[in-house]
Amino acid sequence: MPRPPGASPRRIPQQDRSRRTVERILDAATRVLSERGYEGASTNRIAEAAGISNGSLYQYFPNKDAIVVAVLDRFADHLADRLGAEIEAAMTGPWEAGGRALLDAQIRLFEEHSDLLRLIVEQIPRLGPFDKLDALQRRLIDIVRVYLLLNRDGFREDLDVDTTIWILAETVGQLSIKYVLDRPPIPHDRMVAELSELVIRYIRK
Amino acid sequence: MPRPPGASPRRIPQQDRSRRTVERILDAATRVLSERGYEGASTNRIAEAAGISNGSLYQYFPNKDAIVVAVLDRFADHLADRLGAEIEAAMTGPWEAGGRALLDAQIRLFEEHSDLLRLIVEQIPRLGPFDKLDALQRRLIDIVRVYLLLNRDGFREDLDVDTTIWILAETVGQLSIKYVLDRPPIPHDRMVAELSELVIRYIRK
DNA sequence: GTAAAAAGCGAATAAGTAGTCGCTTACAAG
DNA sequence: CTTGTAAGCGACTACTTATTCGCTTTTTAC
Repeated sequence: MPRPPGASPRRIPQQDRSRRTVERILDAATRVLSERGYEGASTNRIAEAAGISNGSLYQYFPNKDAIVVAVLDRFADHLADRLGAEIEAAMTGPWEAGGRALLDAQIRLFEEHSDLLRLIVEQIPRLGPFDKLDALQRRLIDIVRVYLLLNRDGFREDLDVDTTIWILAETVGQLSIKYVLDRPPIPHDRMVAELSELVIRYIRK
Repeated sequence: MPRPPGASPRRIPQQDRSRRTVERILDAATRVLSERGYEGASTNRIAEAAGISNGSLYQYFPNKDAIVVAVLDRFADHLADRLGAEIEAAMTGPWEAGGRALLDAQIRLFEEHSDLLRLIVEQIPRLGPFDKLDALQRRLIDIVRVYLLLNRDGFREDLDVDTTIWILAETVGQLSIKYVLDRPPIPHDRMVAELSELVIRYIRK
């Protein structure tokens, strides 16, 4: 009895009590999803973890997927906030240092939230495109694109911008994720250094 | 009512008829898993697709996961066969060409079986380590390791072999997978060329 | 042909699932 | 205090799932 993905919204919380309930639902859902994955996170289990009745879930969320999406949205906002600050900082100094700092910050963030990261990596395909995370990635990519276009003559001549961007973005993204989820015996700082080396060597003349 | 993962084996097929039944189960399971993913592939659906009764599934497989594992094992064997031939060929010529040919073959193989690849990427975590694929990856990695150790003086001095191996393996592996699953607008040959460039630049002086 | 073994069947079981609904409790305004 | 509304409850529904088991059919060996 699943419902259509974009199902009708429910009641909007108006009192303080209910706003706290929604918070508790999201906290509990985050916890249960992190610990037991999508399938293991039944609505009953989420309700129990939140200390409320299963029926109360459905007053604010039309279905299970809406809860998951809300959890991930909140997580994406958190990432955007934290990386946003880093982006500001990175724009002021020399680009190599800025890029490295950004990379460092991203991996550190991923390390802090590896359980949710795993959830996203595994469950994104079934939830469709994840707007907020995509937007964040586009934001980062656009910075790189501008930089590439402005400094084109410092780089390889045969460099097609879109292809290069894709390779760069996925190299950094995928390797960061793999690093955090698989925990190979490479220290954090070393990983940042190697990843920087990898991408810098790829684009320079 | 799931069962412990390493559940007791069932009857071993002895007649031709039953051996064909097992084949049909695996074929059907491959099809259903590719089309509907792990969750969508119920045992009843697999049985129906195989044209047999659900009860008959359980004569050769102790539970659903055993079927999935058997499908993936068979797939890993297929990959190992095909890549094995390429590895032989790659060992005879110059290494750059060999490496590129291997990469080309791997991406082509992935493209042929992108549905199963997606299944593996998404479901491997819940099925535990995937011995046969891991073995194949180790085989490829060992070749690279030997090459790296033999030609150490042709490469960066600060290169730690294990770290480099990890970066190389995951770069090639993850980007190939992402390329096949996301289908960015980059032609196959271009992708092979860029990926080669990326890794060659990373290790050379 | 006959009997034993192998293979196959499918209704039934037991446990879960997402989601609902009539009811009760808590709150806020007059 | 009363009354309308927001919030919360939890047993219940409709359904799906993996797995079982007593039975029938097919094959093999003699």
